[in-house]
Amino acid sequence: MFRPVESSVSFPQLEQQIIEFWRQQGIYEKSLEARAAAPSFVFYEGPPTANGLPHPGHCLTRSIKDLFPRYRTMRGYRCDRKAGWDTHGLPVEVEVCKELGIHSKEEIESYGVEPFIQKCLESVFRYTQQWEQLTERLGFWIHLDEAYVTYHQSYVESVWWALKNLFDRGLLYRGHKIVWWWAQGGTALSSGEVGQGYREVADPSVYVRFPLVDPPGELRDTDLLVWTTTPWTLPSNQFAAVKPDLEYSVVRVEGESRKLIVASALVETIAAKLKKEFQVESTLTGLEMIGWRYRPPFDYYYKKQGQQTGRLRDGGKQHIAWRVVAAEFVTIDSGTGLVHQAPAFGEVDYDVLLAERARFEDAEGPSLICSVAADGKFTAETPQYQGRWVKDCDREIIRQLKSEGTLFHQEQYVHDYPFCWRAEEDPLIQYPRQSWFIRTSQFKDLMLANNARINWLPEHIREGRFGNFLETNVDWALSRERFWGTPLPIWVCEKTGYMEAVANYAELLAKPGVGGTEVWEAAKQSRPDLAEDLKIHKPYIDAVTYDSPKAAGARMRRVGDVIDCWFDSGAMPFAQWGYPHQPGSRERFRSQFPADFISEALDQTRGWFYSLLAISTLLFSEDEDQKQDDATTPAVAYPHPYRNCIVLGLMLGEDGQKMSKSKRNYREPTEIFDRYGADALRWYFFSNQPPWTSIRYSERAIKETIPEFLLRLWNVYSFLVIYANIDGFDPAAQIAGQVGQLTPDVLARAAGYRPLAERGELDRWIVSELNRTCAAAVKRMDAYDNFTACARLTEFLDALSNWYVRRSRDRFWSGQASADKADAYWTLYECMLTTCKLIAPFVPFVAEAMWQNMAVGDFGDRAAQSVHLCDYPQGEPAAIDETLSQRMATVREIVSLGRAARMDAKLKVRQPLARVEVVLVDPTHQSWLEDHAGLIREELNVKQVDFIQKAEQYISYTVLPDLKRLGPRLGRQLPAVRKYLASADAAALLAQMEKDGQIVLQLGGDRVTLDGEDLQVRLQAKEGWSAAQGRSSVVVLSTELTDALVQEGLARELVHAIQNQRKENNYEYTDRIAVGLVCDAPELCVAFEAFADYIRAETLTVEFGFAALPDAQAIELDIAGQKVGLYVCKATE
RNA sequence: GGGCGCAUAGCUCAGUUGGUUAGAGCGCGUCCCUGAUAAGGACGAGGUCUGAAGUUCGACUCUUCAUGCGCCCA
Repeated sequence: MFRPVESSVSFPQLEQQIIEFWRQQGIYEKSLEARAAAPSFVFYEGPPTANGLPHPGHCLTRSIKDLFPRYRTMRGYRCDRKAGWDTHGLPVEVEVCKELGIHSKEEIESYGVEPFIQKCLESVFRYTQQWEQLTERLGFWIHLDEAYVTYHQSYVESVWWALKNLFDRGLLYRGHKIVWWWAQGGTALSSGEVGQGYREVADPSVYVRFPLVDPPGELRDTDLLVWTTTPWTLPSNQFAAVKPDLEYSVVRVEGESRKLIVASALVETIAAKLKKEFQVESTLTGLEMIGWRYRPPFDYYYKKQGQQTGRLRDGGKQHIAWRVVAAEFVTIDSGTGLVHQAPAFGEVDYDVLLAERARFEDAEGPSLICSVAADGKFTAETPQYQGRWVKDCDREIIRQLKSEGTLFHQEQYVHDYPFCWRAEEDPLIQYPRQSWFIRTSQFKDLMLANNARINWLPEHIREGRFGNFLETNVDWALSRERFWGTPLPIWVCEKTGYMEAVANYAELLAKPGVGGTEVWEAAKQSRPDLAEDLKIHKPYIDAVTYDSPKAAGARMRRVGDVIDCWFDSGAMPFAQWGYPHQPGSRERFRSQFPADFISEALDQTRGWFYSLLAISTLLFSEDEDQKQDDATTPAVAYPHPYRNCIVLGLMLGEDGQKMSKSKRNYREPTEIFDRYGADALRWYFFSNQPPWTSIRYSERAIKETIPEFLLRLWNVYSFLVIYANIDGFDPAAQIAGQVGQLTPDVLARAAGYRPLAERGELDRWIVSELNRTCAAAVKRMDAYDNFTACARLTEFLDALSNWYVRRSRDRFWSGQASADKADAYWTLYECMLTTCKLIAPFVPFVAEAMWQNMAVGDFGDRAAQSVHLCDYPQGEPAAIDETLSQRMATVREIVSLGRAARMDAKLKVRQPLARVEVVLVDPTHQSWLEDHAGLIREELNVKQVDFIQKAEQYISYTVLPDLKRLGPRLGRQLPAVRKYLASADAAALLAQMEKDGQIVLQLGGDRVTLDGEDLQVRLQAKEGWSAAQGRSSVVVLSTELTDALVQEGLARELVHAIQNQRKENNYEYTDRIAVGLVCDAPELCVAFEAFADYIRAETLTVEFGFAALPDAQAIELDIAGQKVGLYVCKATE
């Protein structure tokens, strides 16, 4: 016996019970144990940060991350799923600062680095509980209690190991990085923060003369005209940039003695600004100007270095600075076409400096000029402005330019400029900071080669967004001047500058003369609850110093920086195991590398997807030049560290806008779970669109999932259970011993179970559909295509519910036990058991609930304890009957066409009709269809079905060319053939084809021979018949009605009315009733009289008469336009 | 400003190497069923496939440009 199924199911409630069951029985663990010896399917969890609440986008990611491991587990792989948490980084610090009400680094330092990072640690796990609840509620099976955590000492040491490897190979170096700098706060801002702070402001806009030095004769007394909106950067000028292929003009300005050079395209614009006449004397290209020297507006540096030259790599010498250089970024959108370059205060300017420096021999080229200190104030190198905030000096600088005659023009310029989002009055400046870099650009080709082997879904990521990003790879700016992160493990000799990297804490402690650990020990003593892991964090680690091997008495001190937290997460393939320092980590790493599958959203392309690939390529590359292949850095064939990557689309809110808490344009996941359940959400994610399309989160669509799929499935399940219990269909009583996964061969052991071949066609058909669906699901899911797999599952459910069950109803209702009835039960039972397994990875809760009742509920512990411990059904080729599938599809189409014809003729299905005629395009299945006419008769309520072919009275033929065949063969002739066939007598052509097997067309000068395969015949219903045409057939309705048919139709109308009344009166199904009719129309009376037996039988009427019943209310009916009074009450006996 | 992607029914979305009639669900309309029943089902209306040009015998599909939207980077 099965447990009765509640008529109105609450999926959320059901899911809670299943979660409890999984937890208590350790089903996830059992699913892993069952695959202990199986080949592994490697999954990497991209670690989320738990310092914010999870939102619907995380649900999508976690659903996809659950789906494929579940699926692969059922397919026979062992898929360990280790959770992870990303814990470091600026976002964490920002959260803590908010909480403390402080902003700047200075404030953090005065608050105390020690309590600050302790706060960070607390903050990191603020929402862990919510994340863990969501993970479990969503049915995401992953080992949360074994999660890797990026701040843990073991994890940090793995990162250190990797960094030491890079350092020792010369791939870690120190350089400058131009950052958006909040000078007052002493902090660099991330691009996201900068983006938040743009405001429209008016800045001074100055046009400055750079007089040429030693120009060619005709350009004596000529100045470059340069434009800038940051006058304070002019003292740090190093170059003037032009675009080589741009045309420039030498112009003479009315009333001035010196000439100017500006971009030709801007001459008029600038002239208009000054309301002066400009006269063009000559033109030249940017290319010609390259190398020309000029005198900068301030001589703080020029005075010392102006004449300095350096040796070039190509030979020869050149002045190191104050020259015209080429730059592609120069535009004529604004300014003069000549761009002032202050490399210290502009990222592109800095690139120009690097490019220039690269042309010189080492240490011969230009160094960075920076007249501003980190606090945003001028240094002693610009004594005139020393100690003053740069922006405050703009006015004075302009005045000085004016007095020296180098200011050409000045105005206000309104543009967007970034301000600090935390201190709105503080404008940001671009500023150079010393930074550590990884030489990733040296590995560009290897990264591209690695990338080329990765299976990206969607595919365009490989060549597109990700490929392009790799193509333009620049060295990874690794270090951060922050507090809460993995400390950069490099110690520097305070005297000589000698540096070395340290791979772990033990190695550090073994250094000669090590000291400073007492800082941590003291902290630990005063707060014994401090996590041990903190000891390798700032500030404790900074206190640890040791003797320099290079200078007696000097100490090695750690550089102050921490690293980019993307390096942390990108190191997870090995760091999650504490590789290589933890015992056993080498084996774990080797067995779990590379990953078969990872998935995150599109925004991770340059984040995690990149950091994983870059670190892995740098460490584990097998290219000859880079090969290391030692004990800890094995050379591994591409791709690594991931083979398949689903790049999820971004999720938008209900209104198509970015999801935002304040806009409230989405429903919280927890509410979705409570209202509709996790399966509804999951099915919505999996079945609604391919995962990489950007998806608009829609509560309505999630809700609709329930009736569309879950409830429909539930109804079939409930149908089976109801009738199985009524009829005493009890599989457990018929099968002895262990039954395990209840596969078909186990079911076959049942006494009442007949082999498929002996069962009826409908049974064979649905089993064929079931196995086809299994095969398709496996094929699609192996290709990571959950969307199409879901479509196939939905299709099967439709066939099962709307055709198999509907067509089999009376088999389940029939009173006596029979072999056919048993077939119906076994068939539906098998379908439902297999469906449970098919849907288990997608909607694990519903699948489990049904399995628990249909399998475990009946068999107890003789059956597999959970559907998730079963193998995924692959589909049995022997059970698939393609012909039968096609035939049944044709029947379903004919029925559908018949209904369309009925609607068209306004003949409702209640009205029986004499016959339909079905004209088939293709007679292949005709005799089979004839044998199944009964099915069509019932569905269409007709007395007879005829299949015919020659039916010119109802239809006309159209002969069409098979374009796919003929297109490549005929090419240009095709339109003529089409035209000919369209106008030809199709019947005659077909007759000829039948006779000769081919048709020869004379088209102009060409002869074209067509055989039967080249033509397709289409049928068209002729006007005047109630007919409907489909692809395979035309269905013609005989609309002629005999008296008997009309009477039967009327009787069915009455039955319909009586049944409605039964329901209205809340009678039990078995209640017998009395019916009285008051009816004036003789034709109705005759009809009811004639079909009285039918009416009695259908409605369980025991007393039937033509008179009002005293105990019943009169119901007025309208049947065929006539009034009928209907009285219904329970029968007296 | 650069890169990538998207644009199909009122709404949310499919559309498999270019092929004759572009599909689904919801909503809407008409109807059916009433022993899965506070369910279920059928049928129908609704589309210049964003616009323009090109390639091709043939374009929703390929190319280019334009427009709008999104993301990433500047």
